[in-house]
Amino acid sequence: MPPNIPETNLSGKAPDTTFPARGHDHRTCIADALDAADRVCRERNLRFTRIRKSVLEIVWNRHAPIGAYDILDALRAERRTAAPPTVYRALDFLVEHGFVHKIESLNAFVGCGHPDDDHVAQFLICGDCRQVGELEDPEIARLIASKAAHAGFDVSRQTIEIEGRCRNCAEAARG
Amino acid sequence: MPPNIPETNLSGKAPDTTFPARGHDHRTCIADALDAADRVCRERNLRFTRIRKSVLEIVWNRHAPIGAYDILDALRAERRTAAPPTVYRALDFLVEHGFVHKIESLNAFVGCGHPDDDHVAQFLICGDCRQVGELEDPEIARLIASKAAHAGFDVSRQTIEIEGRCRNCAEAARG
DNA sequence: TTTCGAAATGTTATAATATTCTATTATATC
DNA sequence: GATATAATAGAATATTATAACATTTCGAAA
Repeated sequence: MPPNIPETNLSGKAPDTTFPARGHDHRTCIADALDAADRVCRERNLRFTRIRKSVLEIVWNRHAPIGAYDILDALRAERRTAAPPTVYRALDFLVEHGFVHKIESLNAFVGCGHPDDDHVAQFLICGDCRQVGELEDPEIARLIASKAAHAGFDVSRQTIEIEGRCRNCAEAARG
Repeated sequence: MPPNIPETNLSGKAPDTTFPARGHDHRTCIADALDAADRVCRERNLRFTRIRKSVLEIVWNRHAPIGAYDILDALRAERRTAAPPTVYRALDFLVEHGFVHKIESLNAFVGCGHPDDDHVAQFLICGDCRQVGELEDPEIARLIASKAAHAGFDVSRQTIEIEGRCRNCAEAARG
């Protein structure tokens, strides 16, 4: 079941792109993500096949972490014979090339809005609305790399997942 | 299969407790961990039952991330009827009270050396020796909390897992 | 344009991780 | 000792992920 996305932005604060803005045009953001993936694949000579495109679309359509087997269910609407490997292979591709991130603490997947720039992401996972924001803060990545280096550790990948409550939900809770 | 722990410390550098020192006395560190858990449980009026103690001992005995079903296999040596819920219930207890951490990116568990102090841990996961070091750096935790707050996000839990290569393995690789 | 090799997909089965549910037993307190 | 609570037993099942091998598709080289 997709999360309930509120229709209007009542906060009056500066726009915050970490979480999808309230009332953002969801169809547009899906289309943008698919276009971006299509463009990046052309640039890098990657094959953006029908299955991969469908899986990416399903992930974006949920607009929150989605499990592989929920993706499978959705995929079967258009490809009746799809099986777990169908989905996992597509996800392998999408994750490898940065179109999708895996949220390890949820065993689930979310679309990435900036597949073109090479970034280290930090994920904000709201326990209320189950949506995920992407922080992408280089200071955090640098501090971690530096602290790790001080312990003699050479970093190849960072998994940063932060659970809590997003602004929208905090405001909703206060009434 | 437990990782191979080198016998001697050849580095000549200041001792680094992030990863277990080469040649550290493994039996002592298991005993220390069990003693610490026992003490903390007394202090907090928690029941450190036979199963919980056995599971904690198995986790420490591996001295690297161990999966729930590997724990189950080991546990069955002394408790033939143990089943998955036996292990998961013990792990729930041990994780809840900080005696064990779950490494989300590995779906595996490691012992915590400092169950008494309330800390936010960062894990250094060596891809070569598969051992895990615990960083426990408050600066990292603070920076993340502060950046999250700036995005209107209220943090309740941080999962920080850093993959790479530990000093010991880097030195071994250089020959 | 044919052919060939690599990449992608199909298909079946199974491995690995984790939870639900109901019943029973142990423990601490009164 | 009665009793409420926490812990454990046990069976079944849910969820997540991969292995292994066959077939098809695609693009580049001949």
